[in-house]
This record gives sequence, C-alpha cells and structure tokens, in this order.
Amino acid sequence: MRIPMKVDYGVRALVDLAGQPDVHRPVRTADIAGRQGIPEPYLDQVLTTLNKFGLITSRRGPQGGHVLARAAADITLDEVVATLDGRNPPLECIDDATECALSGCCAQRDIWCDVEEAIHAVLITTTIADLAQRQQARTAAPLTFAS
Amino acid sequence: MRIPMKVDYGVRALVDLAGQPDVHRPVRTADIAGRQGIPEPYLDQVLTTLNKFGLITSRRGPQGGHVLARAAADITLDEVVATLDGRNPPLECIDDATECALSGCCAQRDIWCDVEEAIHAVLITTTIADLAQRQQARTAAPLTFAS
DNA sequence: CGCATTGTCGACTGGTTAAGTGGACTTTAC
DNA sequence: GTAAAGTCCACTTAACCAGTCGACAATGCG
Repeated sequence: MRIPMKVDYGVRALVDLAGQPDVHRPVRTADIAGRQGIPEPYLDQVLTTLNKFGLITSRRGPQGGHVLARAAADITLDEVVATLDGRNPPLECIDDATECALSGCCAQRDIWCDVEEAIHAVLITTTIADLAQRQQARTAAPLTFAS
Repeated sequence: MRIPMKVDYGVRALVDLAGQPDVHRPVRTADIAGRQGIPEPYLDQVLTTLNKFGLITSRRGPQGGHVLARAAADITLDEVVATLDGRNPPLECIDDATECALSGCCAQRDIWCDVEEAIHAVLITTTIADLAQRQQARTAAPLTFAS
C-alpha cells in the first residue's frame, strides 16, 4: 500500500516547475533534483517518462530543460499517478476477473474497488496548481497572516 | 499503489474461516488454500503471522487447523492490513518528516495523508463478517430474489 | 565545422516481495 | 509409546523496484 517513489518525485518535480517565476524558461534536471532532494539520475528517468506522456516538454542542449506542457491547473494528481505508476490496479483481479471467477466473484473485490475509488476521488480533485499554491503560501511567508 | 498479496490472501483466508458451518472446528491450511486458490506454502506463512498477532488461533497435530480468535464482526479490514502489511505508511515522510523539513514541509504531504485517510476510512468500516455475508449471499443463491 | 552542454536510453547492482522447499516441533489417535 | 497429521520456522529462488553508471543524440555557440 505504498506510493512509489517515482510518483512522489514526479509530483515534486511538476510542482517545482509550476512554481518557477518564468514558466516558459526551461529548468534543468539538476536544479530540480537539487531543490527537491531527489537523486538526479533517477529523476532523469521520471522526467523522461513525463515528457513521453506529454505532461512536460523537454529541450536538450545548452539552455535546455523541462517546462510544463499544459497549465498547472489542468494537470490532476490522478493523471500523474496514472502516468508514472503505469495505471496499475491495486490488485490484478480488478481488471482481469479471471481468478475471481472461480470462487464466484469474491466479495473482497468490491472493497478493493472501493479503496481504489476513494484514492481516485482524492487525487482527481487536486491539481499541480493547487500544490504549487500551497507550497508558495508555506515557504514564502509563514507569518503573513499576522500583518 | 498496490495491495500486497499477503493482505489479499489473509483476508480471503479469514473470510473462508468465517464462512464455515461450525466456527469452532479447526480448518486446515490445505483446505483454505484449495478453496481460495492460494499457493499453500505461502498461505502457511500468512496464517502463522495472523496467529502470532492474535487474529486466529492455530492448533497443530491431527484434527488441527485454524480458527478465528474473535468474532468475525470484531475484525476490521484495517486491522488485517495493519497486521500483514506491517502498518507501513504510504510514504516515509508521513511518519518521519525528516526529508520534508528541508523544503519547508512540502505541500504534497497533506495530499498523501488525505489518501491514507481515505483508504483507512473504507477499511475500518468493513469487517470480516461483512465480507463473509456478502460472499454467502453471492455463492448460495444468485437468483433467490426471484422467489 | 567542432565542441561543450544537456536530455535520452539501456545495462547493471542491491534490496524487498512473492513463492517454493525442507525440516523441526506438537498434538492426536491407535 | 509410536506413527502420522498438521503447524511452525529457516533457507533458497525469481521477479520487481530504487538507484547508479556510462554511452549516445540533439542542440546551441564559437
């Protein structure tokens, strides 16, 4: 029941990109890795995947880097998870229903589906923009409300 | 974001025990494994864990086997998951908060906590008795409502 | 054109999970 | 009291995930 590192890193990277002052200037992998405390070579792979599935746009060479392909508000966490986690169901039988057929479609299946939907519900209502905003509110001025 | 096999097998085994006509007669590992389509040696390990943590009571020797240690209605899925999955948080930082301290307690942490709670909410409201009942309703007479 | 910079891709290593195997231990039945 | 039924426990194997490393490709600059 763990969240894969890929997903955590991917979300962190996207939030990092969304939080840049100039959203169109490419950001280097090394910069993101440094700020977010992510092992750079591994983040490399994650960003490549995000690029391949059209969540970010990457440019090579000097002044290259990564840019959000869409508005941050258009990217839901659910989509990020689906992209990086290969949209695996929590259990095989959720999609397959091969083994379950033996015992007359087991009762647990419903529960695991419920669990999946509960997760889905949380993830689909959260966007990268939401997270970036929260992040900014937190790091920028934790005492602003006192003014 | 997958449910470990241990958990699935454990739940299936408990539901199997709860569905027995005589709840006090021990059931052998091999029987459960056969009915539920679980690799027997592996189920062995799972049942040993369930015994160690007091969810079932096991007896060795002839006429030995496994019995629910408590009423099925008293065993929540949440407890089973905690027992078999070693109550791992979905991400390290949920408990630790060591790495997150660097970037000023990241915004995602809230979301992952929300996800964890959503899962928890589903699991804590479901008991082995619920599942056994559903299971019975399904296998016994799918057309009963027509009478 | 040639070279430095930066992303892309693939192979490789170490740890964890899902299973399989074999043997020790306990209890019942005869 | 002995043999068999059955759980308990330690070790091995295979697959997968996290992370590393090095070669390759594309881009921009001099």
